[in-house]
Amino acid sequence: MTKAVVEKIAQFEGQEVLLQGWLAAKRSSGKIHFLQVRDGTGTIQCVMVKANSDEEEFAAADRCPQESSIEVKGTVRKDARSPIGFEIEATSFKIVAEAEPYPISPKDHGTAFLMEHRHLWLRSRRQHAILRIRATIVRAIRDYFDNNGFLLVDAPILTPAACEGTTTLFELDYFGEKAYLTQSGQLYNEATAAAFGKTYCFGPTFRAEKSKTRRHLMEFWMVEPEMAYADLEENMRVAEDFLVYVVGRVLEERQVELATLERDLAPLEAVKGPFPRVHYKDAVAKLQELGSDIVDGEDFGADDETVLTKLYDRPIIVHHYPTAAKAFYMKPDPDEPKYCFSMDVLAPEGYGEVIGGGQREECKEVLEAAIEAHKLPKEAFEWYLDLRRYGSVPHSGFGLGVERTVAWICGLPHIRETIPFPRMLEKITP
RNA sequence: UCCGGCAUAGCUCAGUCGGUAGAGCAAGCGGCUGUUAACCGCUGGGUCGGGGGUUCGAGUCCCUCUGCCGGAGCCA
Repeated sequence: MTKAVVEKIAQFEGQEVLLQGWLAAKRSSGKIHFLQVRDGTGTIQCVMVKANSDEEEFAAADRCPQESSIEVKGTVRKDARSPIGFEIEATSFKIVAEAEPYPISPKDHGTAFLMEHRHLWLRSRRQHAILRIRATIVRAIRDYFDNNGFLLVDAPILTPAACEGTTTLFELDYFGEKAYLTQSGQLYNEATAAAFGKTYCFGPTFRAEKSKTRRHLMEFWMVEPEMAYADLEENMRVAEDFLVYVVGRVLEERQVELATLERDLAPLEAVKGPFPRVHYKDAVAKLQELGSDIVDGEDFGADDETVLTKLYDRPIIVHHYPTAAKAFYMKPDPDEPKYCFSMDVLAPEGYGEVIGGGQREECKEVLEAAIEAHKLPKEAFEWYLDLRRYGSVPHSGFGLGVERTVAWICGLPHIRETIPFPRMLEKITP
């Protein structure tokens, strides 16, 4: 018998099919059962009428617990009353494995409880919508770079030293030596960009920061493109073009899921170029005007970022952050070295930083001085300095945090639902 | 690391002034041939987070510990 999938149920109209899945919910009027069957691709109502059913199977369906795995055979019928337009007129019902009492009932649960049952929570409609959108975002990211001359060259996850030396790293034992989980593929990308021109890496990233907010994970996915012969201006242009493309793909392919999440589409439809470019100095002046106590030379506080983004209807690019507040490899602006060729893309609606990047310092002597000023061990960066010794060029790149992007596009209040199994401060299970 | 908040049935919560523990949902049983968070009736379900204290009496007041949630700093 033909196996049907809910996602493509229209193709099976009028056919007798086998549906393999799980019992998501049921209602009954005694002589007629309405079984909501989830097969992973969607949920469809299977209607089982007593008069047309095997007596034992009809009784089995009646007492079948939620989330039992089941196989239903029946005919696919068009029905206007169905939210998906189709239902299955069941002729046979079989329990594959009866479930124990299921902890996640159809309503009323707090996030703490749901997070403890994350492995089961993933079965819910809302989580399906979010993770499908995440999958589309990831595919759009890859398509963008693959189609625009970038080569995927992944950076290592186990690294010998701090890439930037400032933030906390997860340390581990590497056959008697200390090693760390990567917090950025950036430095390696500079090597691959010098080898291949335009490259990107895409993988998990780890930060052992004691951050306990709705915007932080200990383990998150980041895509980092790097371009040889590109300055800050080019970098901002690519970041903008890239983000417009990703949001556009989600709007094109995930209308159903966005509707499930009740996402207001207007702010997403407004994601069109050009994004406003705001010099750090102007941003500070504007914030001070609005009552912030920010001082020129400091990085933005969380409030500042929110206040600033709410002034615009689309993402904005803040550039020329203070050199002192940024990583050692950022190239200072020769006209005003207090500020550097760095840039962040801040998402609207209070979501804030989704992209951070900039133009890298290409001069060996300046870079050596920066490494020294940041009190970093020079030996560890000899290979990195080689990139300046052998054919150094102006180059730029950026990193986009996948989970923050998913949270923003989905309109979620918290980053924890954007990844199947979030790793959060002091919370690593399930 | 710092600052707030919360902890009562499987889940979400109520519990007045300190006076013998409640609801809805879920579960179990019964009813119902078109339900959409179905509905109607019945039943079972509690170490009120742990420990200590005040009191004739503590879910309620005090101390302490634990767990969780939110935020700050830091960052994507």
